[in-house]
Amino acid sequence: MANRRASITDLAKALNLSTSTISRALADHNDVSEATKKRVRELAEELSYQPNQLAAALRRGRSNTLGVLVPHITGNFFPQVVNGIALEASKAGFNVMICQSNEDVKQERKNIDLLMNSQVEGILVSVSNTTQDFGHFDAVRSQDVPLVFFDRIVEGFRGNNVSAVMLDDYQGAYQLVSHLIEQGCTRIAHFTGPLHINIHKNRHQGYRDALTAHGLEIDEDLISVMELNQKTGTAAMKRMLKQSNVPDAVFASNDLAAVGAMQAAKAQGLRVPQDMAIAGFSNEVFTSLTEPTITTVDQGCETMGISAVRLLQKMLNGNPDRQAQPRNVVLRPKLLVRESSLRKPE
Amino acid sequence: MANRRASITDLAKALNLSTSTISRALADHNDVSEATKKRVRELAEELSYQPNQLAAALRRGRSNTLGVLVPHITGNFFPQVVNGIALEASKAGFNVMICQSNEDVKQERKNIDLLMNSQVEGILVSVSNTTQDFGHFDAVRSQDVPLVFFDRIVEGFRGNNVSAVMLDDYQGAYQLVSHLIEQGCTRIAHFTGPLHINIHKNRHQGYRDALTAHGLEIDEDLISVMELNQKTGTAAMKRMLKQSNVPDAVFASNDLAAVGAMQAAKAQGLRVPQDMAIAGFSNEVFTSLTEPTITTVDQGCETMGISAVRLLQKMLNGNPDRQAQPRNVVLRPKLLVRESSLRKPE
DNA sequence: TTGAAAGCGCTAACAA
DNA sequence: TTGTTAGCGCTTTCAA
Repeated sequence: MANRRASITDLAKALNLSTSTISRALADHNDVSEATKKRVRELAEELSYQPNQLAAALRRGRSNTLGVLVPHITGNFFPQVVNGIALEASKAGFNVMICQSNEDVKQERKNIDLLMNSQVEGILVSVSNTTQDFGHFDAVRSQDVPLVFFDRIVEGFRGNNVSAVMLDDYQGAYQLVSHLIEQGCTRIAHFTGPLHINIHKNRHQGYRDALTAHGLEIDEDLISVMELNQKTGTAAMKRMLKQSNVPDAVFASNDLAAVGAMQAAKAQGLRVPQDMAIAGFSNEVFTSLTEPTITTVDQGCETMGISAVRLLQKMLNGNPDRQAQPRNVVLRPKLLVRESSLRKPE
Repeated sequence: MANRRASITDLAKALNLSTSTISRALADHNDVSEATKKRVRELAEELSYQPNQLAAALRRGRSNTLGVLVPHITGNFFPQVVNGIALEASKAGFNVMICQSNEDVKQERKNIDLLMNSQVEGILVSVSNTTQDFGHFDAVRSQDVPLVFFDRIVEGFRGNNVSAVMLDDYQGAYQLVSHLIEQGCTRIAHFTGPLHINIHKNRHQGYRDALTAHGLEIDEDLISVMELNQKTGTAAMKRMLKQSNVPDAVFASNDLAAVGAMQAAKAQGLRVPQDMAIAGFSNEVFTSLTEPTITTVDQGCETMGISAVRLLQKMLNGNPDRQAQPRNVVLRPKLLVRESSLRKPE
């Protein structure tokens, strides 16, 4: 039973060779004879030898591992980004260690410690909502471990080895609202989340600027700030339908609120999109399952993960143009026009 | 800049103490004077000392890490299970290393190797669809690393240190179909995935047995085997509505197909649930966003993750009753009755 | 209460 | 082409 794992030393003893020869043979160095390599490989196979990465990493001073820290590993957005990260990291020969903060600063701090202790060669992080103090990132920065913030970035946190990748929420909203205007909507309501949150602030600004750019007035009565979910979306829609100035479209800053709004509109007998166009943001799975399907903005989650890793690679030791200031990347989201906003044939 | 990470040796030199004393002080051993501990801790803080887990793990022969291998880290199900795993593992003081196979045996094999090389103390795995050969798990078993299969298990793969946790799909389906019958449905169609896949086989059997138990005949014309998604659900529903024996309910083996079926029914002017009751399986997010909301079966994903870790712990060294045969756990799913099947007031 | 010394498994100079 | 030796950073006996 308890087959102790075979080590290089075991192989060396069995074959009457030194550990260095074994090590070199396994690494396929070219200063080992083919004959020896063959013997080593065969025995390794037979004993189902597994190299001990811990030892190798310790010796090399390189763990070959990247750390990822996200608020959640559930939901739609983060798993997809992490997927992108895992994909790109694996291409570059890195393993990935994934942690979640559960939107809790304490957890976040603990996880950063964990990642640092695990000697990761770089860290990709999307900060928790509740994070106000960023001291734990100082440790990362001061030890010169490359750090990439994605999606939820820490404004003003600069450093030699700090980059960021984010989404151009402003552009996404701008495009979306422009599309609604082109469809003939003139009284476009906006359901937004708390405006101190970046993504909502930016989407909101995109909304305002798109209206202005197309010569439409901004009607503050058509703007509603709330915690965005299905219930609040429904409630806000109901409220607006009682106003004197009823909207002919709703742009909700997330898809859940859009669904809620759509359901309320339909419940009042309005046709979507003819009487009321609806649009959301994020391209959640369910937006293509509702009736009608919901126009939204795709965030290219995977692309974000990929970009983040590439940014990180630029900062890693051994990169020739490492001197160059690490760049920040802003990704363009993609408008997805679906039934809920399409009044005119395309 | 490049603040080399402080090591115990550094602390020892700076304080004129031996590395062993430092190590003990940091570990809060009680054979170190409080005064010394204080000095050590303060300096450690000042130099923002981070213990090197690689070295500690190597020395101890314990990595304190569990490995998780899932087909995907996206979607609804697996992230939630992984969440449960992470939760419970963290409680027990374990870190978690997460890998995805992307439903590819090769990746799966590579990942198992990676986990073994990383000296994980146990592995939790849900096997890829395409896995036919299970040789890579032999390595795990023979090295006596505890192995827990969850959800997608390998039938007949037994071992001293192998357990499994799965869902009682049969029961879930049985309950669900019984519910439909209680609601007055008598011609219940079943949309199922390929029957060589376990979950579908079991759900299908639950369906059949529930009908029989309630004295209903099984009509093979009401059973449709397909790749389950929204499109195929729609198509199957349309087909059935043209049959002579039109169903009055549909139990789809996943939620996507249920949505598709519901949309087709509504498109034909049928009322859901009055004319056609609809039910799915898995409690995907969107099932509570459709109109009407969809009756489904919740799989208790998090619970599955938690159970898996507990099962693993039972097999770890140091467990007193480790001798006891590792158990397999079967979890009870939970019926969620929603609007799409509720004909009678509750 | 502290220190000396060994060694986890591996790699990489340097030597032969 | 192979071996010798040292050491990555840590923990842990054993001795003082």
